Amino acid sequence: MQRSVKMKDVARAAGVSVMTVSRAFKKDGSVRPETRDAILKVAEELGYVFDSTAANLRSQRTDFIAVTIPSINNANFADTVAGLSDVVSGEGLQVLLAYTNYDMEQEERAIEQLLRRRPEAIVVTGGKHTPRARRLLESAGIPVVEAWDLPPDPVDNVVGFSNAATMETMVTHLVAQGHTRIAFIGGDADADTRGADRRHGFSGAMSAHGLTCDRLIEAGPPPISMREGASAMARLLELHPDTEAVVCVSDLSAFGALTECQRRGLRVPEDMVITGFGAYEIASVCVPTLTTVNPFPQKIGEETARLILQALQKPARHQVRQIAPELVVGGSSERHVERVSG
Amino acid sequence: MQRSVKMKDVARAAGVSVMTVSRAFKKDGSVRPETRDAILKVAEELGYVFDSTAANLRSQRTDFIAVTIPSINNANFADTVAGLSDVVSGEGLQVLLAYTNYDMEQEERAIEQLLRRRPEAIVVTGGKHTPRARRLLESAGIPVVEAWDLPPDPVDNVVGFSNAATMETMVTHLVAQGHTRIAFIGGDADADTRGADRRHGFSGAMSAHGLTCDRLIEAGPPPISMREGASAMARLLELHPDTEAVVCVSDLSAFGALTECQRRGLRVPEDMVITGFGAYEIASVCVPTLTTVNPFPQKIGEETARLILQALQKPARHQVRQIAPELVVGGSSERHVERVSG
DNA sequence: TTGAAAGCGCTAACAC
DNA sequence: GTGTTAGCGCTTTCAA
Repeated sequence: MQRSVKMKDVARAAGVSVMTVSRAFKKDGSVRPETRDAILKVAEELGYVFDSTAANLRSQRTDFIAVTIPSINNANFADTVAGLSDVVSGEGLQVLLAYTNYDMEQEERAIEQLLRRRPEAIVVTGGKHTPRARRLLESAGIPVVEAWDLPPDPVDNVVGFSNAATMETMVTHLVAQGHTRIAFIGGDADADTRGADRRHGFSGAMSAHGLTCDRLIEAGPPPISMREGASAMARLLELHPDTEAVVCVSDLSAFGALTECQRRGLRVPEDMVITGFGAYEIASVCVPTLTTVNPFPQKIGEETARLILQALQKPARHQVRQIAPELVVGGSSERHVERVSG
Repeated sequence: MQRSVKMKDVARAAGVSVMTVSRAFKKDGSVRPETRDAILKVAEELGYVFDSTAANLRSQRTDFIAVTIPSINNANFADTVAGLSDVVSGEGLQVLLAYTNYDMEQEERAIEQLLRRRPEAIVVTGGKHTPRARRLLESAGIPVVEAWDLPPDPVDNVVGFSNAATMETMVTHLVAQGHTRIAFIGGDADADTRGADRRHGFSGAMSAHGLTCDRLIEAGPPPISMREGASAMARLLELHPDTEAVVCVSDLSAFGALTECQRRGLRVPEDMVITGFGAYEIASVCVPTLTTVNPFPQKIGEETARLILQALQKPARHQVRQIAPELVVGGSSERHVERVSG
């Protein structure tokens, strides 16, 4: 337990100045290769571990990219973080992650915590924030990206898509199949703003098709789990037994709804059509496969990363990059879809 | 975009010294309440954001807890991180996360990166590391926790359980049901050391019961997805059509295997018994529900957090805290299990 | 309860 | 390619 070996100690042991040691630890430091090798060897022997905290302060660089996501336990957001992380780590940048539990107050606190660490850029999920959070982002003096949404009045940059529009696509798909009695299962209120946008998109699309939109099942505070999807389906069948199709706010609730149908002996899609959102792995594996929307979460992360790397290179503001989601038609809404074999 | 407002600026505007501003930003700083309020108000007006990087260097505290997990996209590890994060955040500590892609070399790099940030403690998943990673951990001079496993020769503290033992429990359960032709689906090689431990535990238990253990399906490099579970099931049915039961390395592969049975019209559990691991949500929702093992991932995280908080209070080493996993019997291995309604 | 001086461990800037 | 000097923005320490 050789604590607190410092650059000075390495320098002394290697017979060079601290500055040369410092350079030896940079990729592009102009040091003679043999000198560098000798220094790194000595450092390793002494058990020296470079101290970023000092470097951070002096160089005014932390190489952190701050990110807030609603939940760490969601494959979609995890994919976005993975995509982002993989791209920025190539440039020596590290993701500093915080989660908000779908709560704007918690988001505000997370943003402040993160900004105190002096990240090079900050990524937030969605476009709705408390006034103070928005102020913090606006005056952060670093690139800001709002992801997973298309806010009407962005703080700075945006990488996302219209959640509402995806539901219009979905309703149109169902109407084309001849369905009219279509329900929606989602979370209540607007804690999950993307979920709320999808609900609004659904309502709007129903109206546009001249259909009544009175089969909205609120399954509780977001995120809606598989289990909540199942009980929402049970409630729907009780309240509106003649429902033909149900649009779920995510694949997880859609899968839950599907299992509830299985338990009741309802055939999907013959007796009930079900759709989800997110293109989670389960959607392409369950029987029948789920009709869903792929928002390309990893691509969102990668594109966010590229935007940030560019913005750090030469400052640019208010860029908007749309990632076009894709309707994935599965067996849960179509009788003649090929079955995906494992 | 009011960049670089410093404590000095706040001090001047508030008519106090920097030190008083510093104290106002600490919880326990001895400052007159009115003075503090005035300072915080001025700070907010100036758009001042506290600079941790300077505080970190001077106080030699970062309030980071470093954590490495194999994958960010795994609900079990996500639960552990959430449990850990929730407990430590109450003490003003923040999780600094890195992932290793089930790769020891990548783990070594992640550990070095993390240690450079001077965390207060470090948590790694599992007990197998490269020699250099082990040396880094041993000489880090901070509490180290190996989680999710019971390494034979721990670096320092341990919070985990025996993966092998859970498989013995599972095999015993299946043998009690009268099954003898039992297969195993898992990843190949030992990249996922916990998965490998489960495979070894399975083999050992089969031998102990006097059963032959020649139905091992290797589904590729870990982690094994639902889809890979499905194709592994297909392969199993081809190679060993008379198999009665299959133990899968995780619920995800188990669910994939279940869907493959469904596609082939095989009834579960009548024609094929399936078990998983992890107690992922899907295990308790799918039809039939999956027999699985709950390792209580969140509890592992919470217990790890408590151990760390204690160790930071008063140094202690080589503590081992076992979290007892629990067999969860579902409909996939028992005909008379109550069906869980959504 | 408040302030002044010193310095955490590195690197920017400049000299050679 | 290498060394010297100064200092990043806070907090420790000591004094009042």
